[in-house]
Amino acid sequence: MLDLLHRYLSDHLLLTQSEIDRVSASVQCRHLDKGAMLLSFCESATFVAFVLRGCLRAYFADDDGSEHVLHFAPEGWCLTDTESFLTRKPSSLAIDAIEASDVFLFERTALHELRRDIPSVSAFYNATVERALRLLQQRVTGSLRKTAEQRYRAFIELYPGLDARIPQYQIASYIGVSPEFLSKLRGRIVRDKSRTS
Amino acid sequence: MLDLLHRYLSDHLLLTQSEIDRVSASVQCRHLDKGAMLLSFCESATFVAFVLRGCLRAYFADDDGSEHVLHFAPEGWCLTDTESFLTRKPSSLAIDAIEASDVFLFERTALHELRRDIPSVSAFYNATVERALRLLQQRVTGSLRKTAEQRYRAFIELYPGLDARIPQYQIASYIGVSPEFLSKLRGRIVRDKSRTS
DNA sequence: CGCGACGTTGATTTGCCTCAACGATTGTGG
DNA sequence: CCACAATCGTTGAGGCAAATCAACGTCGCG
Repeated sequence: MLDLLHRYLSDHLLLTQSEIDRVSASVQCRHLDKGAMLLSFCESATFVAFVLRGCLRAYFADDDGSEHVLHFAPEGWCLTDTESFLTRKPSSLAIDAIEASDVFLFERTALHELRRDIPSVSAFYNATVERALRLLQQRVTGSLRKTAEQRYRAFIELYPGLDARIPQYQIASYIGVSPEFLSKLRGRIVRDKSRTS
Repeated sequence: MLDLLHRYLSDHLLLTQSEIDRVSASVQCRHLDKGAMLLSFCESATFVAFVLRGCLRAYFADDDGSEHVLHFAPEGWCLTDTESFLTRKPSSLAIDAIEASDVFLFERTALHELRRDIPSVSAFYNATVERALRLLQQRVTGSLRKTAEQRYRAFIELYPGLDARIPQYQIASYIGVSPEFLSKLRGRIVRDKSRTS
């Protein structure tokens, strides 16, 4: 599994061999079965997870027990409860594996040292934080101005191919509609497409 | 106006006198008339604004021209287009003054040096970034699980007293309902309260 | 096979929007 | 000082988007 990390690091982060070794040494590899929990509510998120294979989801629970998906993280994405990770407070999110997944965990202290010592890790970290911010802002603006159909299309664009991999009710939860309504929406989209073609 | 900054800095940031002087020297004071623009669409946000008096708003425009409020910033709050500030890309948000306001502008380079040299400025900056993240996340979770009434109550709690200061349609835009509906909502809330008391 | 998880479909209800009309308040020029 | 417009909030009628509830179809799997 480590060779996958090596390949990823040299392809995407332009690291030297010694830097790759350094990163490899301070990372935890972890396999998650489908449905396995990575972070439970009220734990402290001491790590950032990098997804090599599979797909994670971060979600929160309602007062009445229903769950809402905040983020998906398929291969190549990073995921954590940002607030808990930054402030060390107990997490308001939970993270689990939608598919069987392989992930790398960067613990806070190890990541801190890597960022201090390796500029391209620092740049990667900053880019990741910025992306998290941008995504959150886009979700807010999307929910303020977009219809359910537009939000569904935005989801498709953000996570290409993911709609075919994960249960539809997870997507419904992500875009903020009921599973039944998403089903009707998709029916309408397909029907419209076949009519115009 | 600078003495207000001095008072604020010594009260909230626990700076020494020399540090206060250092901060004061690298800040821009600016008065904004009611309705004045601080940042227009597609500019680059080169600063973080700190609000001493009055109230700013950050908003974005829809395809059809309608505006949606993303943030308010009354006294004591910081505001910028975070993404544009971090990435130097053109802003997707605009910022203007809802009330006549006094603000301090921290330019990117000056702020960077202050953070590097003064630990408590750095801590303040980090706390501000974390708050921005937390607020965005709360807006997403709020829009996924809350009714319009719950979002209105959350607004009241987040910005105490602000509802009496700014036009009601701005609040409606912030919580994502039409002005008419917010009016009916408030009517209902008052009626319910008087019935139970 | 039968069971559970998931998706679909239809009937009904509800939350919120749109449109339109009407006060209340404020500011402004004659 | 008053007439007037402009701005903002309120109220009601009607409509649409999406939720809820219930029933049923389908698939994978023990």
